[in-house]
Amino acid sequence: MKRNSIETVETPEGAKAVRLNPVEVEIIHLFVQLSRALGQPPSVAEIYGLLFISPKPMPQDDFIERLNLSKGSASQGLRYLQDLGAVRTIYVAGDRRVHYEAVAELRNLVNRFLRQQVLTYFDDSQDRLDRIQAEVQELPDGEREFALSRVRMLKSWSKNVKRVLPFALTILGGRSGKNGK
Amino acid sequence: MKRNSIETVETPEGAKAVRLNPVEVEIIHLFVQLSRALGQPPSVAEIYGLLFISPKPMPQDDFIERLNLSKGSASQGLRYLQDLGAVRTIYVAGDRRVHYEAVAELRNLVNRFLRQQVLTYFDDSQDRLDRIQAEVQELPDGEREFALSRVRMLKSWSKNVKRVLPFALTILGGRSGKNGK
DNA sequence: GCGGACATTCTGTCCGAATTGAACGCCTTG
DNA sequence: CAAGGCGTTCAATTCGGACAGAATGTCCGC
Repeated sequence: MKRNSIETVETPEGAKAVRLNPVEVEIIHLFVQLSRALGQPPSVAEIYGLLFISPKPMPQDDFIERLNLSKGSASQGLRYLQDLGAVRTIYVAGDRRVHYEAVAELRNLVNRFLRQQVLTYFDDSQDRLDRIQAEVQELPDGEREFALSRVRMLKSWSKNVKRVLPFALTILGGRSGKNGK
Repeated sequence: MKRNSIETVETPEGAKAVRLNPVEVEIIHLFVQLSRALGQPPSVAEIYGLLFISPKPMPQDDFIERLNLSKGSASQGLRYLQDLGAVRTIYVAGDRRVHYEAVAELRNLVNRFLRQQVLTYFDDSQDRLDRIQAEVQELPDGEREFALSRVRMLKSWSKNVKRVLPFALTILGGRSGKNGK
């Protein structure tokens, strides 16, 4: 079955009416758009958005019901967010279901996100660049020199990025604690 | 027709052999992976990668031939890179074809990229957040307070990001010129 | 240790982004 | 001004990732 839009719910006869109020809808839109800009899946953004604007922790059922998600998406979306540290679990007395709440600290979030998406890449690339540099030696005379200069340039880029990111994060976080890792 | 892998070329009988040397292949891989991390189309990364490692400017034909791209992809990929300022055109005497070369300045590249992908989003979100804040007033008493605090938080995030990005870029660029805008 | 609630994993489906290739336009040259 | 190279645009197709939903697993009470 195709997912409904977030906005409201078709009321075939039973009149289930709205599941999200206007503010929730808008906030979720906001996160979904951000997810596009960052290349993340929309369903994850929806989940985080809803959590972010909800004063109380929420079990999977609620996401499924209110966002009209499948069990599978809810489960894997929450796992993703949890791995990212964007969400934490709360145990509610007398309820076996796991409840989730949003972790709303910009600094840590951005930190983890960059680490996972960008730094991973630059880490890998260091090794790869070394290997490439070796291969460059095999090139004929004319090409070798230029190629070498390019590889050096890439190495320096990579180093710069790794140098700047943590620094930017410090500023971003403002007066919050030390730093991760 | 399905695109061939970058590596080598099937030599059905005519034996056209390799179009890219090992170093080129590796460098292109590097850029393709980066494009994944940043959510950009691979073909664009291939084009930029090849240009980056090539000592001489190159006409569209060469991309099409060596990367085994379609005319369409080459054309729109180059346009995209040009809009981004990642590529510049060179006019070669006695050749009607436009030649391209890579612009290899990290600072400007990152700058333009962030501006286009991220800052656009945060600009829009400012207005949107104002509108949301208005809507929050409509909420019943219990929810209003929390929602308001969240909206304020988002506004502050948004402001922080816009504050930090240009700063980070300055550092990234090292001792290069003033700053874009 | 059985039954049911709650959750995760997995496979097929589907949608949208990316790419192709044909059709078109322009510019150059003979 | 005809012919052909060069490049862009656009509709149709392809392909990969996101999602649904069934199957599977786990935990708890009884």
